[in-house]
Amino acid sequence: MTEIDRRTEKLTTALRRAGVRITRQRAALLSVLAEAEDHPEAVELQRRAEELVPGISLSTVYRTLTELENQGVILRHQFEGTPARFEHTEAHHHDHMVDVETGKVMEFANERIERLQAEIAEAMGYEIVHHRLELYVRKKGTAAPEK
Amino acid sequence: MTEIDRRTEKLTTALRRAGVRITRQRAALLSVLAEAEDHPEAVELQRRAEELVPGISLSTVYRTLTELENQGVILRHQFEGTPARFEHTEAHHHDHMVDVETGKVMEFANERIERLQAEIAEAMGYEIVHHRLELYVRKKGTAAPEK
DNA sequence: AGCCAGATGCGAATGATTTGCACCTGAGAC
DNA sequence: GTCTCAGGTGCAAATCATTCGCATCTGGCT
Repeated sequence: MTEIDRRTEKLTTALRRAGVRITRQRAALLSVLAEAEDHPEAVELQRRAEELVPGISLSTVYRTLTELENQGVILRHQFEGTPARFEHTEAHHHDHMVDVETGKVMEFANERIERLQAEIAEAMGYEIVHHRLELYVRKKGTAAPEK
Repeated sequence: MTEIDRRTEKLTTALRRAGVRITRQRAALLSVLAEAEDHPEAVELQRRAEELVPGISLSTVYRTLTELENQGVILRHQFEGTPARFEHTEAHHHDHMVDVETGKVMEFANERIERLQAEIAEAMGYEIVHHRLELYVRKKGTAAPEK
């Protein structure tokens, strides 16, 4: 049993306890999400899940993703100009940097920025529910494409 | 002549020089945008522009907004779960805080966060093209609504 | 005043995501 | 194990924001 199997199994029981029925398609998506090292979008997740459950529908993928998001198992990211991308909530919190030329998504974390954000909200009488910090970047030295 | 008229007129000549034809509908949108103190979405801008140019179409609103965005006259913000919102590039740079209960959009600026972002990108060999920092917040003391 | 590239309004197309509905299937009860 | 049925699934149709094609207008230079 791999590390990923072990993690998904633990998740599975946790979800079942939370009243989420674990069907073949959900199990498939859970393992696909657990294995994913990138930030796939719904259609790509469907493609990958199809190897485990041929014929899994896109509606089911979306419904499941929404459910898993509500359960706090995954995160949905809406980057500019692309369909939503998903990633499992396994690792620690981080923000994203998107290469505007290639679309490549990178991760980073910065404790000082986090703290500053909290202070700003605090100062205005609010508390942060969640936040979104995305840097749209270009490799240094790459010239901007002309308009 | 009001301050807003003066600003829009200056913009108008600048745009014309940039090869952008100033039609009635564009002039209307420019003044509506100049007056706006909030972050209206396309349909709302159409509604407001309609008082100056009855019958202005939504396609034109969208086309103009895209053009003005390209010209750097306005900014397009895509907050979570709502259509895009627009604001003129008159004031200095700032980020946004969205009250998740009311949808209210507030602005803030923090020089330290800006600098940290630049450093992070720099450290990975990138330069920032633009960024997006949104805090989704709740008024302190307000209980989270139950699911 | 006249020209014409570019702008407009309309409706249809797009793309991502959601939903209605008739048919299935987990998983607790027996 | 098998029965049951609330809840899940696949499919097609609906939604929603936004874009596009096209025939018709119109700024702004001459």
